[in-house]
Amino acid sequence: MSGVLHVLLHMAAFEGAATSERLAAVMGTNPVVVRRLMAGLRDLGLVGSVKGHGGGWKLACDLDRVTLRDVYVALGSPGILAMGHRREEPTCLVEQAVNAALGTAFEDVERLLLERFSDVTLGTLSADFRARLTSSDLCGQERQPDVA
Amino acid sequence: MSGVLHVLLHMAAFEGAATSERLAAVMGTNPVVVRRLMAGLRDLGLVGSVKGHGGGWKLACDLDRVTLRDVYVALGSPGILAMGHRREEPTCLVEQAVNAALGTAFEDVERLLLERFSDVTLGTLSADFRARLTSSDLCGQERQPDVA
DNA sequence: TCTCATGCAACTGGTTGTGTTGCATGAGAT
DNA sequence: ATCTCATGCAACACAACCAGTTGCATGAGA
Repeated sequence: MSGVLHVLLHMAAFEGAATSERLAAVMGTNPVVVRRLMAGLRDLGLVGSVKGHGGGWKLACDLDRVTLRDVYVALGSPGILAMGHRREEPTCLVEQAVNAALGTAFEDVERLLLERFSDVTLGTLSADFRARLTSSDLCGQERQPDVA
Repeated sequence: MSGVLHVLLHMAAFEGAATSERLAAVMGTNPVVVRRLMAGLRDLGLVGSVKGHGGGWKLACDLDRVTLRDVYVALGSPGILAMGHRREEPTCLVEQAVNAALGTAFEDVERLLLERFSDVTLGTLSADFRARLTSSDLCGQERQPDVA
């Protein structure tokens, strides 16, 4: 999730298409790893890919219309919580009691997180990034090489 | 977490000390795995162990005074969420923006979960289990062998 | 002293995520 | 046409992690 947002925002900062190699350099990882990630995002309609000379990855969505929730759901609504039930439908009555108690708490938590995610768009994050960029400039710090 | 609660409630249902072997049978796992788990709980004061003949594990806490939150904190407040920050203190401004947005959401979620956990004691769960047990009896279903 | 049970260390096996290499494919530039 | 660049895809290497397993030492009671 964090990685996905990172890539998307970097792409937003780029002009034109970004190659896997370039994104890999930004993310501090390998071009193939980037392709694996981006292939999933492409299937979800968030980005598009162009092969050949001058090709690469481009955003295929409106930053202001995509919320973090959309991204999360697009990712297949992966389990939010690090903990889960030991068994999903246990015959053990103890387990059932535990699952019932934890289950309601987990649902509440999931609902809250989705709610928070719905409030933030990629555009919001991008704006926040740009704000940090100018603020960084004002402080006289050198600009990050990966956002040029 | 789920496993810990499971063990503790089963111990509450037992009379006297429970051996690792017995608990392992209940949990469908290995005695050594149980010991590894229980050793942690013992260091936290939740259970006690007695070696030798007739020994085993016994609860060392009052079920009604221990909340799920206590258990969770005793477990070292492990990360609740399956997702985290790509990097904790990134120099990359994009990453900072992402972390800021996700961070506040994560904090809210963590706060809510702890709140929910504070509302439930082990005694609550144990009572729920007993209710399910009698309800199960009324339905004429056979009693679980692992809670006898 | 015999038995039972924890305590502990070491090894195994499966899973997962990451990185890496190699090659095929498609699209533009020359 | 062909050369170059970039994605697409498969396969393998690698470390981390967890669960399971084995073996033996230790302590406590019968």
